[in-house]
Amino acid sequence: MCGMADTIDYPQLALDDQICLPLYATSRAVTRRYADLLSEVGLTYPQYVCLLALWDADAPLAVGELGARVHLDSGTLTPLLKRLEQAGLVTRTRDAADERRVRISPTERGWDLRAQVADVPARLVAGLGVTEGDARTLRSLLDRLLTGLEAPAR
Amino acid sequence: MCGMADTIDYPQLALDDQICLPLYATSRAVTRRYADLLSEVGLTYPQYVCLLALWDADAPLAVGELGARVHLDSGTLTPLLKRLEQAGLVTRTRDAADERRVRISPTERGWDLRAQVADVPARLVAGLGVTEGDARTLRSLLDRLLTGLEAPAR
DNA sequence: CACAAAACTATTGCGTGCAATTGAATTGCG
DNA sequence: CGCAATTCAATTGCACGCAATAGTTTTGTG
Repeated sequence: MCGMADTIDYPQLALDDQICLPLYATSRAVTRRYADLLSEVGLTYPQYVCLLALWDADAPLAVGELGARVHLDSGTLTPLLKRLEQAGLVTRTRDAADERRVRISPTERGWDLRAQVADVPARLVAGLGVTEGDARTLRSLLDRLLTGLEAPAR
Repeated sequence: MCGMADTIDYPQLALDDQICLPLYATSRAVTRRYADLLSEVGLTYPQYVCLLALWDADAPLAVGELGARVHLDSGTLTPLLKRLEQAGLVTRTRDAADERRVRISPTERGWDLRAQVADVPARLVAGLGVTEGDARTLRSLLDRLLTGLEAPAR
């Protein structure tokens, strides 16, 4: 009636068949759960991820190097890092050897934070009923997807 | 040296061991890829997801019902739906039987759009090297995760 | 050395996400 | 019926994401 087609006519657009929606919803649900745990130390989830990368690095990372590790660009990172700087958790310093670069280093308080969030991953996973094997499977699928998605789009 | 602990001391915080990051990065990569395809018809990815839900529904959805399907709340949906209304793709009407509710219906142009995006899911998956089985596994894992995450946090 | 191309971070503008709050409409209970 | 509790959408405020652009600095080439 009225000429409008049923979903039957577009099975590929049925909401329940989309993979993108569970991926999108789950990712945001994880971020929300992290936000609960991280609010205790005043961090957002993207800020936490950046600190993980900085803690991991052997030397102070440039903005672009950090971005490659966390898959974010300078448009997102610059203001985020300024907020971390305001919070006294990192320093931003022009690289003397290459004045285009800005190197990010955790401050002493930034390093100290690591102990305070050490239990966050375990607390997040607790009660989710995800086994170690599930986690490996999921990681493997996501890594493959991500690689394909970040390759130049033909 | 300097008293700062190595990542070795916090293995659970090693960036490469986090599942949250691939999940987060992959979800955004999918959204970006959709954005490329949807820009042709002037839609953002969340707008597209909302239209999928509206197209799927048997009757005009209230904002809250739509939100339950796409996992978004009124704080996000109200402005998004106003933009879809401005674009002439949906109407927003107070429910006469319950004036608290606002019912969302695609306009004729909103229904027409369905044909224009019919090939989007296939174009997105093309070349990603993900099999039907992979997709099922991924969906199953994500659904379980999402259920656990949206359950009240103990 | 000169200078165009490339690399790199910062800025702008817009659209989410989401917690918290507000305000109106409805429900449920005495 | 009366009215407090609940439901619902809208608003506010803040932090992303990201495309596009701008502005420096460096690199590569003649």
